Amino acid sequence: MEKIVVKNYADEENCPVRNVLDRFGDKWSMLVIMLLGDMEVLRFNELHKYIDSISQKMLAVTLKKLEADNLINRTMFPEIPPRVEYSLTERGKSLLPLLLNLVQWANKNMGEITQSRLERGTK
Amino acid sequence: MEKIVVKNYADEENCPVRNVLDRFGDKWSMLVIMLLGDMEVLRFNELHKYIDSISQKMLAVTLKKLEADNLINRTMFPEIPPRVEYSLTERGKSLLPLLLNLVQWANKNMGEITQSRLERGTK
DNA sequence: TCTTTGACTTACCAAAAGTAAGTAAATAAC
DNA sequence: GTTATTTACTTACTTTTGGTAAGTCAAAGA
Repeated sequence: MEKIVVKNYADEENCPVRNVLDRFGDKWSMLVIMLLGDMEVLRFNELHKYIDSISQKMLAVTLKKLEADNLINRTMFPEIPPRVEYSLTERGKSLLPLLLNLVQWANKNMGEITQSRLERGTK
Repeated sequence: MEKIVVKNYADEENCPVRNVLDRFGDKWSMLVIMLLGDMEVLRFNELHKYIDSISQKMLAVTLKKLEADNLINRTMFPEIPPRVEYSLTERGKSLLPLLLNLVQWANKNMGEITQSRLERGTK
């Protein structure tokens, strides 16, 4: 395994890590991407049901950001009441395998991490 | 590539994704882990210099959380003024390759994403 | 005696996120 | 013909989270 050095942490403008984490490194973005990866197409309220603890407001801004980054498609049907469908773009799909690695890591390690938290403190 | 379905998004307690994202899915944790992956050992103020836009307060709480999850080691030397060194644990190191995949993805895609943001709006 | 040093805390303030109610427009129910 | 319903959001207001700047502790050096 080669060593990859990421030099410019301090440079907020140009560090790709910072730039990307500023978008995904929030409470909801990755979850939405993974959910759309599973379900392929979901409407606003369906997303809201799956991630019940997100507020409508935050779901709306999360979807807007992901759309602005062209990670998800937003398809609006001219009906009343309105219908809007969300799905991953190719770019969004290209992120999926990396996120699924994180899911596997989480599944494998969550037990021990929970253990550590209990032993070492600080909820 | 096999399809991995993550069923329990709605179940905040038991979904490993939610549990893990609740910890890393913040502005700073992943950055700290990657930085320690690069530099191996860093003191508090060194971390602060690399990630200059983090506040001391947030750096402190981020480090505490990561330590509670046993992702980083905190070694305190009984000197005055105090010296404290941080490094990745084995568990922390096991996360590194996954995060480095994200870095590579970020490097590959940041240009086009920035482009999308300009075209489609919403800074 | 006063300053410096490093790893933090603390008090106070600003920004982000949650809550709950509201909006729009057409169809369905009464 | 008035009212309720449906969906994808906004908006106003409150709470929580994070940022800022100053403070703490203890010893060594000027």
